[in-house]
Amino acid sequence: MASDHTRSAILAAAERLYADRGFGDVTLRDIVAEANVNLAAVNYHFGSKDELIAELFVSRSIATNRERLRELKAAEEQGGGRAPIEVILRALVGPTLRGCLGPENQRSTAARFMIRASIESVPPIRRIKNRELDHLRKFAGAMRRALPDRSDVDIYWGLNFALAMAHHTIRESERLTKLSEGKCDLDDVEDVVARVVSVATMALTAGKVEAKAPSRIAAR
Amino acid sequence: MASDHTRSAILAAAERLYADRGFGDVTLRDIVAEANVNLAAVNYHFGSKDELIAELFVSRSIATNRERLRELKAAEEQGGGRAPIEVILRALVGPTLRGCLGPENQRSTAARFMIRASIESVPPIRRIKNRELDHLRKFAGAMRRALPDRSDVDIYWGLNFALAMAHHTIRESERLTKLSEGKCDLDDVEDVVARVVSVATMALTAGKVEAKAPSRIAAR
DNA sequence: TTGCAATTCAAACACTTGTATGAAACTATC
DNA sequence: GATAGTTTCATACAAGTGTTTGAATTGCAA
Repeated sequence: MASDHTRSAILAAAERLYADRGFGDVTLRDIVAEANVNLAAVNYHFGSKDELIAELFVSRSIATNRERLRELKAAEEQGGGRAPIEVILRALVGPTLRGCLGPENQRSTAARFMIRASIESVPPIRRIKNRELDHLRKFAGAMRRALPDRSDVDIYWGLNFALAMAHHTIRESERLTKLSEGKCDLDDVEDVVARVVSVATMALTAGKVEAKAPSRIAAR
Repeated sequence: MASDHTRSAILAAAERLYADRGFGDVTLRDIVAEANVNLAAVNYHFGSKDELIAELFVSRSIATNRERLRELKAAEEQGGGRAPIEVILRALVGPTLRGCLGPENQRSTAARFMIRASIESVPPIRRIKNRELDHLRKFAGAMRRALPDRSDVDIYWGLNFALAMAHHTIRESERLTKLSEGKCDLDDVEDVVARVVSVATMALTAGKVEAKAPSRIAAR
């Protein structure tokens, strides 16, 4: 038991470095240097590098999932078991967007770490990641309750597109800024959230029963 | 000059392996084993591993960009300098989606390699990647011509979301299949293209001048 | 054939990676 | 204050990486 100080110093340093530079080029020696601890401390406290990553991921994973579910539950209870689709989507993508965009000093290393984890997919994480499916299914359930006459397929596609827009915008935020020559303001996080939620809502509500039929397509 | 055989065998093997397993865990020895050539051949023909990756990326990059621009030009010429927004978007996301999804045997290693390159962002590629901005700007230009009374900001956001949906769907295709318990059919590539194009079109045409209006949408 | 450049090859090199070791330093209980 | 258990530390290890080397082999022109 005792101090725990070294343990948490390692966790914090690892999270920071992974969030900033990705899993690819962060070595154990980088981590222990950042944490000001001895090289052998990682193996002593966590067993191996992979177990360190895994522990980091599971703890952050349940934390952010809890955060998102908290928003979702609150919205559904307030609406008597059924929340508006916009609010559900906002609960889904809001926390991550807020944690990864905006003024540099208020970004959350936890959120940025989770984005890295969702991108790079290093072995120890991939093994655990199935849990996330159950989490997403809860959101799918809420969305189905909000849009009862929508097919499951459309619900899942809408969920997929919402996450797509949020994650891609985070990953390619500098590119979008450069491409638009600064016209797209990625620091205005609430505007970004509103745009993502708005488009995802359209994707889920357009065309009602008829579903998609833009150019042509006979519809399933 | 001479045979060139070794060179192209290495390029093909590297592209295949990178497309399948990513840059992270493909070693030079994996590549030369797959290509049936000697280990030193890579350094002899390309100078270094990074230069091999760079050459692979530039050649594939100009190839797929040419492919997309060909579709775009054709559409604009047919429309007298202005193509419908759906067709533009289809030219943007269609080739990549078709190359990465669908029946396994007809997927293109080139397209899958490019997706890997757009995800993992290894140093030699990151250095070159700025060229892609000019390419995307051409699409932004076509979209502006198609939607003259749309603000630049909205155009760029629409472009961003279209790429977001396409790339994310490719990257997470197995997850979406699992999440939806097979209800979302990722092998029906044309349906996927239609969905992405449809949502992106809505994002770009909804609300007209008023821009985003979270709750619902005045529909043009 | 002879000669010469281009190419292939096996082997080794220098370096980095994660991990293991055993002694030292610390901490708390008796 | 001695002792047992925990934690730190410097150091070494084994394995894997990209790269280099120099001798063999090949291909082709004279």
